[in-house]
Amino acid sequence: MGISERKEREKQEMRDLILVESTRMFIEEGYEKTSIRNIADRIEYSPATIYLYYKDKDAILYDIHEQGFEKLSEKLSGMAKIQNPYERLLQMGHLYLQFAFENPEYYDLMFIMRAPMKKLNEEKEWSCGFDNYYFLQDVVKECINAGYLKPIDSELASFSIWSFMHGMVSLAIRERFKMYSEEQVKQLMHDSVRMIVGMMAK
Amino acid sequence: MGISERKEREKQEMRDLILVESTRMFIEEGYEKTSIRNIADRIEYSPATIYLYYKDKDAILYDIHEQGFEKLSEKLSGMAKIQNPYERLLQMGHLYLQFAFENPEYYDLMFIMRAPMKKLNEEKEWSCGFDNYYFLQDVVKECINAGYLKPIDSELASFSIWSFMHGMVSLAIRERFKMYSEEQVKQLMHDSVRMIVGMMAK
Amino acid sequence: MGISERKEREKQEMRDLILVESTRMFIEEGYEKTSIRNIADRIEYSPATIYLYYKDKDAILYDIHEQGFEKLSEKLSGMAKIQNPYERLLQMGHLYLQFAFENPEYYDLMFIMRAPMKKLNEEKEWSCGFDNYYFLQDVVKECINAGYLKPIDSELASFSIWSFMHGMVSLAIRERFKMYSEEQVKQLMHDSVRMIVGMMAK
Amino acid sequence: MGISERKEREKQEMRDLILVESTRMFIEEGYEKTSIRNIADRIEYSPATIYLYYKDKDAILYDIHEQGFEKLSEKLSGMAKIQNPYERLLQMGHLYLQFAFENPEYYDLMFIMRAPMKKLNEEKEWSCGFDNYYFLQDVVKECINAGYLKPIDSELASFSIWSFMHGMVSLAIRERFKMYSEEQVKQLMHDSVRMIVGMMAK
DNA sequence: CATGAATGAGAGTTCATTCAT
DNA sequence: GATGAATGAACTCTCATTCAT
Repeated sequence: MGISERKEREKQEMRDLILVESTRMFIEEGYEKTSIRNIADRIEYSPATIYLYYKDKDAILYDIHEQGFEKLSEKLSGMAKIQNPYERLLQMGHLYLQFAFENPEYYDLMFIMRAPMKKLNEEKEWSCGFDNYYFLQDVVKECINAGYLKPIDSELASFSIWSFMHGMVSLAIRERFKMYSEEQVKQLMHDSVRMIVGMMAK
Repeated sequence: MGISERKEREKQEMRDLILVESTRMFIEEGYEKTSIRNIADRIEYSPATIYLYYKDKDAILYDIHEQGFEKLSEKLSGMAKIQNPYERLLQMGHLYLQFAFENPEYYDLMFIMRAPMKKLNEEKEWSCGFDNYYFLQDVVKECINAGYLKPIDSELASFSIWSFMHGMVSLAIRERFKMYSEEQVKQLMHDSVRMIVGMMAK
Repeated sequence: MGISERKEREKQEMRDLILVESTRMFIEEGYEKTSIRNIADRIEYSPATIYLYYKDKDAILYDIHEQGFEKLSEKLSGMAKIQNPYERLLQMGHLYLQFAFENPEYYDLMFIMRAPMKKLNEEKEWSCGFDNYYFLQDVVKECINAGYLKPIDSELASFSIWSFMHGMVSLAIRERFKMYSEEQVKQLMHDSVRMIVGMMAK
Repeated sequence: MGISERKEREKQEMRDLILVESTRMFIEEGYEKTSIRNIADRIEYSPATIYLYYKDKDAILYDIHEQGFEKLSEKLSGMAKIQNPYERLLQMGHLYLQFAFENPEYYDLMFIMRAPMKKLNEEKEWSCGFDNYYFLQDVVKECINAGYLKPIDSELASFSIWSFMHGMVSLAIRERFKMYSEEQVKQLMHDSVRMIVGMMAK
C-alpha cells in the first residue's frame, strides 16, 4: 500500500487516458484520422510516450475493442437475475440498443470495423464477443423450453435476432437511415424489436 | 452538333474508363489498395490526368458507389414483372443476398463504409439508395393489402426486413460470424430469411 | 532526337545527382548518417522525390556499389593490352591500390561494408566483383604457365594475392595503421606488394 | 579500507555485469541489435541505470573492444613459451585465424568496424592493438635473426603478414568469398598461410 | 543508488495533389 | 489534353538520452 501501488495506478490511468482519447478520436475523426501522432497531440504527450503503454497501434485498438466487450458484458450480466426468460430476452434487446446508442464508437469498433489484423486475427481472437452470443442462445433456448417462444431452432433464432438487432444499429450508426429523422429511427427500432420478438412468441 | 458534342462524348468515355478500372481495382484489391496512383497505372495514364476528369479521389468513390446502387436497382427492377407480391418479396430477399455476396466490396461501400467525403456528404446525398428502400416498401404494402402478410405497419415491416437482411450480410462481410464456418453461415442466412418472412406471413 | 531523349537524359542526370551526392555523403558522414532525408536535404529536393528515381534506400546503395565495380573494371580492362603477364599482374596490383586510394568510399562499399541485404543478396548478387577476381586468376595462370611465377596452384595464389591486397587497403581505410604515418603506410604498401609478388616470382 | 572500497568494488562489479551482458548480446545478436534498451532488459536494470556506469553507448563499445584485444593478447601470450620462433610465428597465424572465426563479432569490432566514437577516437586510442602488432614484429625479427626467414626488413614483413591475414579474415567475415563454399574458404585460408609463410622462409 | 517516465530526433516510406510545360 | 516532376504532409515506429523523484 504505497509507492508501487500508486505507480501501478498511475500507469493504469495513463493507459486509460490514451484509451479514452483514442476512442474519442475514433468517433469524432474516424478511423483513418486516428494516428499515433494525433493521439499523442491530443493527450499532449510525445508519440514515443504512447509506445511506453502500448506496443503498437493495433494494441490500442484491441484494448478499446476489448473494453467495449467488457462494457457490454457488464450490462448484460445484470440480466441473469431476471427470472422470466422471455422478460430477460426482451430486456437484453433493450440493453443492446441502449449500449449501441450510448457507445456508438465502441459498437462500431466491436461489430462494424474491419479488424486491423496483422496477426491479431490469428493470435488473439478479435471477435471476443462469442460469450455474448452464447449468452443470447441460452436465453433463447430457455424461452423455447419454457414455451414462451415457438418451437424453432434456438441457434437459428439467435442468429436471426442478433442479425436483426445489428442491422438496425449498424444502419443507424453508419447513417443509412437518412430517410428518417433521428426520432423516427429510434421509434422504429423499438417498435421493430417488439414486433419481431412478438412474432416469435407463441 | 459536331466538335463540342464529340468532345463531350470523349470526355464521358474517359470518365467511364477511369470508373471502370477504379471499380475493378476496388473490387479486386479492396478500398485500401485503391489509390490514385494505382488507378493511373492501370489505365496507363498519369495520375495528373485523372484530375482532369475527377475533382478528387472522393469523387471517384462517389461514382463507384452510385454505380453500385444502379447495379442493385437493375437486379431488383427485374422483379417488377413477378405478379405475386409475396413471391416478389421472397425473390428480392434472395437477390439482395446474392448481390451482397457477389459484390461484397460494393455492398461494403454502399451500406457499411462511412462516407469518405469531405463535404460531398452534404452537397450530394451519399445514401442514394432510397429508391430501393421505397421499392421494398411498395412490395410489402402490396403483400399486406393482398393478404399475404399480417396486417402490420408496412413501414415498420420494411424497416425490420431491411435491417434484418443488412444485419446478416454486414456481420458476414465484416467477419463477425467466426463461430460458424462459411458453409454454416450461408445455410443459416437462407433458413433465417425463410423463417422471418414466414413469421410475417399470415 | 528531341523531347523524349532530353527527358531521358534529364532523368539520368537526376539519378546521377542522387548517386553522386549519396556517395559523397557516405564518405563524409558514413553509412549511418546517410539517410534518405539527408540525401534529400543535400540535393535540395524532397525525400519523396528520391523515390521517383530509386525504389528504396537499398537501391541507391546497390547502384553506388555497382558503379564502383564498373569503375574498377574499366581501370583494370586497360590492362588487357599489356602483353607480358607478369608486367600485367604487377600493374594490376598497382591499379588496385590506386583505385582504393582514389575512391576509398567506393572501395569501402564494395569490399568492406556489410551488404544491406533485404533480399538483394538473393536476387541480384551483391558481390558483383566476381569478374575482377576471375580476371586476376587468368593473369596468375598465364604468369605461371609462362614461367614468371613459381608453379603454384593458381587459385590459391589468386586467393592469397587478393587477400593480401585487400588486407592492406582495408586496414588503411578503416584506420588500423595508426602506428604509422600516412606516408609510411603508402611506402610500406608499395614495398610490400613488390616483396610479396617478388617472392612468388621464379 | 571499508565503505569507500566496498563501494568502489561494487561499482566495478556493476560495470562488469553490464560489460559481460553487452558483450554477450553483441556477440550473439550483432552490433545492430545491441541497444541500450536491450542491454538494460537483459541485465534487468533500467536503461537509465546504465548511464550511471557508462557515459554513453560508445563507452560500452569501447570497453568491449578493449576486452577483445585482451582476449586476443591472452591467446597470443601463451605463444611466448614456444622456443622456436618460426614455430611460434606459424602458431600465431593459426591462433589469429582461430580467434577470428571463434569471435567474428569481436574481430569485426576490433579490426573492421569504423570507430563508432565521437571524440573518444581522439582522446583514447581506438586501435589499442598495437601491442599485438609489436609482438608480431618481435617474432618476425627473431625468425630473421635466427635464419628461419629470409633477411627481409622485419617491419615490412610484419606489415605484409598482418595485412595478408586480415585480408583473408575480413573478406570472409564480410562475405566477399561467395564464389567459394565455406569449406573451400577455410581450406584456402590454411593453405594460403602455409604458402605465404613458406615463401618467406629461407 | 536506481528508475519510471518522458522525449526529441530521426528513420524509411506512401499518398493525394499541384503545376509548369 | 496530357503529363512528368515534384512535394508537403502524413504515416508507424525506434533509439539514445535526460531528469525528477
